[in-house]
Amino acid sequence: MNSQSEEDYLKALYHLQMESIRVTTNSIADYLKMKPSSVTDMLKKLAEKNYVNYQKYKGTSLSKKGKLVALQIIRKHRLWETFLVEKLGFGWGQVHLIAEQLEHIKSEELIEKLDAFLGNPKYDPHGDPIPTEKGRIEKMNQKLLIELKQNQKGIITGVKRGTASLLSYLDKENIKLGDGVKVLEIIEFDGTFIVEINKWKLTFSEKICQNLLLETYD
Amino acid sequence: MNSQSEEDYLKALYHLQMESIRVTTNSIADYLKMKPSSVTDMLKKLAEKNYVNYQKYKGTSLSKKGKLVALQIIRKHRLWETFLVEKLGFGWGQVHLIAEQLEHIKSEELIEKLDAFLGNPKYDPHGDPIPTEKGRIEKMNQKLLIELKQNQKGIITGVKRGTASLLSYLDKENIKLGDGVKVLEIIEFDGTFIVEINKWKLTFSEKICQNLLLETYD
DNA sequence: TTTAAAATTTAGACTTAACTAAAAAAATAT
DNA sequence: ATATTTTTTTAGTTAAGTCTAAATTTTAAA
Repeated sequence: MNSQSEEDYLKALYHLQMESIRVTTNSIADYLKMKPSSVTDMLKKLAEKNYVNYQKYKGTSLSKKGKLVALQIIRKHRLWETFLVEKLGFGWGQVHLIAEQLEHIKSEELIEKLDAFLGNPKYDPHGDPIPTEKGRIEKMNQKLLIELKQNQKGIITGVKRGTASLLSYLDKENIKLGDGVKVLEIIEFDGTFIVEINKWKLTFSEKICQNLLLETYD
Repeated sequence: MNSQSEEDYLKALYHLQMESIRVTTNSIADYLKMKPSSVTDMLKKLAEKNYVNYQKYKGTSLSKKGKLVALQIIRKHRLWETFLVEKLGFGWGQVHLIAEQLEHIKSEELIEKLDAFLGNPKYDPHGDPIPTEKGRIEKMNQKLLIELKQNQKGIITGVKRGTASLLSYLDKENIKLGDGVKVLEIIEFDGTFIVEINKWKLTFSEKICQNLLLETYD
């Protein structure tokens, strides 16, 4: 059985992994509002339990086992949020803090019965997909960068077929798969995108934007 | 804000107080499956916070403030049990462990909305009364000892009007208001009750039994 | 009423999960 | 390429809540 704290870390890891493949100690600390030293301690513990792949100074990623646990907690969180909004009449903005507590209640049967009671919903009140008990979750949208609007974000997942040269360009610019992208500005005149990647401001031509694949997550 | 552990102790105190006014350290330890030394520590802490009246070696009782908190937790417990049985279709025997977790969720609004959703029930699935948010709870049955059957229990709350001499008899026998009584045997022939009070076996005549008031609690 | 037994408390230790401060490693800038 | 800054880890501390073992107080028995 995992502690509440362990569960919070696994969930945080999952969410941070949506945004970039290598999750840093500091980003976890930020996310959970804790000190990096505390995070290091817990990562060691989670690595010990085979929930994460952790190497000193090299960042962390969820193992298969850890990802399953994270998804089960997210499942619980989203089912409870659905309950709070649909059945109890909460506004969707009020439910997060309560669901954050409810997600740690331990009982498989409870969550399956709750799921049935709610009519096996596929999405929570915020429109996020609810994972299955096996940890299957609907894939987020695959989009081309050109489809994004200002301020939207995504994660680079690849390039269109036949554009391997784009890959090497990205490599030269030190951009890796898994990096997060945010659209800062779109120049009307020529379709150029100004984006932020790893805190860098970059300019992408329309042609690049037509070939760069992203996973969007909101 | 109270910790889960503090809440567990207050609830235990409340339940034990149903059975006898002075609650001993060991009985709490038994009830919560902890060691008496741990209980002593927590009682000091709860006394510090004015939730209990505690004096070394002399036993403990809930303060007004502590009783209110206990009743609010019991309210939550019983509302969640009602939800689990009525809405999710659990059997009434399965719900206790889950409700034990749910009762610690912190949100006043949640519990009031849950109450409304359930139609403001007065009793939980076991037939126990659900306290109000202000901590009002339906009084348990007031009965005469003579109404009890073998093995039933109660707490002495007083004597019928005009029988002050019974009170002094009880005093002589070292029986106090608040003491628990269990009916061990009823002699058919003359209506004599053999009861246990404070681990003593006592014999009460029919006349005594007709005048001794008890609070029953099951 | 003294002694033995039971109940309770104290003292000290352990675990979990946080923290601070300092050291070490990695990344960045000159 | 070296120095500086940032990130991460280590070492040691703290608080809550538990435990064991020993000491103390109360209760019961002889």
